[in-house]
Amino acid sequence: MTAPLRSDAARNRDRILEAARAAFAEHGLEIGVDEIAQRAGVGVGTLYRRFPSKASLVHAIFEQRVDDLAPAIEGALAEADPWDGFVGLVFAIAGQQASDQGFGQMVLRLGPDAVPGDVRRRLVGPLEELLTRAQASGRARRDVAAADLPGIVRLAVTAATEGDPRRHVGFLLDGLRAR
Amino acid sequence: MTAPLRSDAARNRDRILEAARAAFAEHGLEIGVDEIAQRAGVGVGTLYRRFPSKASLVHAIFEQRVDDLAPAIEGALAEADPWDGFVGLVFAIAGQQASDQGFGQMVLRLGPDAVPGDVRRRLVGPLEELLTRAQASGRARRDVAAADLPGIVRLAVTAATEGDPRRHVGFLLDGLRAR
Amino acid sequence: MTAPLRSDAARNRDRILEAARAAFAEHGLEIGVDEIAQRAGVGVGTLYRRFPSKASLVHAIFEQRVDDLAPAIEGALAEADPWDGFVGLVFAIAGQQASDQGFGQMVLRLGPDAVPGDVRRRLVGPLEELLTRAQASGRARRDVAAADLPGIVRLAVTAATEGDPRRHVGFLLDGLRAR
Amino acid sequence: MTAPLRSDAARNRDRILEAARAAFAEHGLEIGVDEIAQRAGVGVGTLYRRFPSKASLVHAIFEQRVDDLAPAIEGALAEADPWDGFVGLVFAIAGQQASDQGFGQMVLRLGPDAVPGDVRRRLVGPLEELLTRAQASGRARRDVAAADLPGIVRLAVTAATEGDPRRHVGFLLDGLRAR
DNA sequence: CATGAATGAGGCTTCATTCAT
DNA sequence: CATGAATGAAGCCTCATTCAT
Repeated sequence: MTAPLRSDAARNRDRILEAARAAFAEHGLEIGVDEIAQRAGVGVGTLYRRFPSKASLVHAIFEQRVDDLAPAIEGALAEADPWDGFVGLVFAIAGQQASDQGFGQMVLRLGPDAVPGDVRRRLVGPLEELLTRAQASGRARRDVAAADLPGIVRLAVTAATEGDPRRHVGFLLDGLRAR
Repeated sequence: MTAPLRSDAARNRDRILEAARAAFAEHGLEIGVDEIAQRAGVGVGTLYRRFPSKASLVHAIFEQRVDDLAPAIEGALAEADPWDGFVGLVFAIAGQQASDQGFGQMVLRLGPDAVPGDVRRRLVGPLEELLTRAQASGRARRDVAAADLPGIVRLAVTAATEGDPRRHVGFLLDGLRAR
Repeated sequence: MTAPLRSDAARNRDRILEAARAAFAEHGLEIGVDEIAQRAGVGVGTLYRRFPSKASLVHAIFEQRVDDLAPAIEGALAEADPWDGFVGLVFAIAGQQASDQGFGQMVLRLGPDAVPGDVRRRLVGPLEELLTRAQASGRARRDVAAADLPGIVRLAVTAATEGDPRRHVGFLLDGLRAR
Repeated sequence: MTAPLRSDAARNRDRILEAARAAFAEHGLEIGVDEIAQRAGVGVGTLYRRFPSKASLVHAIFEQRVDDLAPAIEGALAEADPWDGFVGLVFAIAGQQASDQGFGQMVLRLGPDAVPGDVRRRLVGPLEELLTRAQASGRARRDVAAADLPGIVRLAVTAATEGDPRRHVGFLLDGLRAR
């Protein structure tokens, strides 16, 4: 009636994303689409107009979560010591899980290949760079390959599920450190 | 107390367990009870006579899988070097997952406390002993506690999801090794 | 609070109620939810959207039936002689059962306390008033208490099951009349 | 191995009846056949050998319950005043319900005609005789017919469901008394 | 374009009854 | 003849997705 359509649509999209983020964080991916729509103050139809399936919504949230990591990524890349950067970034990724039930499920469910290449690159790319540099600097094991990184991310996220999230992630990272 | 099952009943019970094992392995825990019954060549009712709920069936399969580990457990305890035993056992546990989608889900789902104490003890108990001995022998880190073991098991199982199951488990174990 | 239903929704709701009323009337409360939905020309999901459980559907029908009695209630209260009003109302209540198997089951099942207070009051309240007045006017026994009314209603409904519904209800009412 | 077959069978039959009586009394007719068999210390198969359906078992229990009333029936018939006998017998019948959830359900479910004529006669016959005599003696209403008796029994049993079982039965009986 | 109503397959579980041991 | 295992239809309910308003 009053507002331009585009902005309306954008606002709805944001509200849905925000609601989904919160809902997934609280209840994990099992939460129903209806509840998300309701939290967003929007009909399911609207939700499905923006996201053609629940899976696509999950992907979107995942992207968003990865975006949230942008500062951590930049910080890590800027770190003087690449290994410190690597460690910091892995901890940051694991940290997401601590406050977000859904994130871990996504990482796990979105198996080795299910993640859209784009997102993967944004997250794994920097890790790869840091790893390579840390290997060059002698602090990271030489036999860890770029191909291992997605798996390591999944592990880190799982590790963050435990009582003290940092503890088990630490064990894993110690296993990647050069001796 | 548990009267021995009639031969036909026992056979069906085995077929159900076998079908469930296979079904969970292939499709994970989401697979429907009806499908399991069908694979077993049995009516749902029969399944429910032996296992009063889907959850109980899952538990039974889990126990079975743990039983399958018995030789590995014994072997590990018998190992001359406790650390080698520890490593071997963790690899064995992780190995289950490589061939069984459901196993990992169980381990993950049956959170820190949901596992029936009995089963937990059978699995975690030996690990605990090996760890303690390996710490005494100087090959395992001193700051890894018994309380970390369930989490480490979960990690190992998750790690086994990757392309080369042994690879990431190895990273983790390296992180637990004394320097 | 309860926003008015969309026209199509309202139509379906009515069809469900109508189908449920008929189904309960014919087959009693044992009839399945699926059959009701089918009779209503509606998917089960739709039914469950309006009535979150079978019990809630039963309650709704019950309320409806009580609503159907509204004219009889008013008529009874308006009667010059309160005893005549009382008798008329009890007959009217019993009359429901004559044409509706489910109604009696509801009254019976919804034991002394299971009926939502609201509905109970709408039905028993007027009876109570009439009884009190009829006792004052000397036509009703003094030793019948308000607390007896739910039981009397249940009796009347049961009585209406017989070949001639009015006949046995009449016997009961005669037992409540002052001598 | 040791005992003659016939007596074995008879003993089983009795145990089943006893178990069913108790089970129906405690839990009503909804209780499962399996539980009854178990309580009887007998397999379901055996139960079904003696009673070809759950309904037939219910009928048998019903007969038994009617048999239990034999003393009350005789006593009532022997009563000096036929009306007192009638009243006493109706109270006795209602009394069954007070201590037996299943009895009422049977009486109600075994509608006007579902009861095997034999049993009906044993219960209703005496009531009929007493009623006739009480009408002759002037204490019972003349317009109550023999055909009303099954319904009256059903009513009495329902009435016995209330808090004070005798109270509502009394109201009904008062309605049958001559003025 | 938003809404939320409608769909219906599929999920888990129960229980009277039949049948192999 | 007893046993209890097997059957499977039927019951209630959920939820991702589509479609009329």
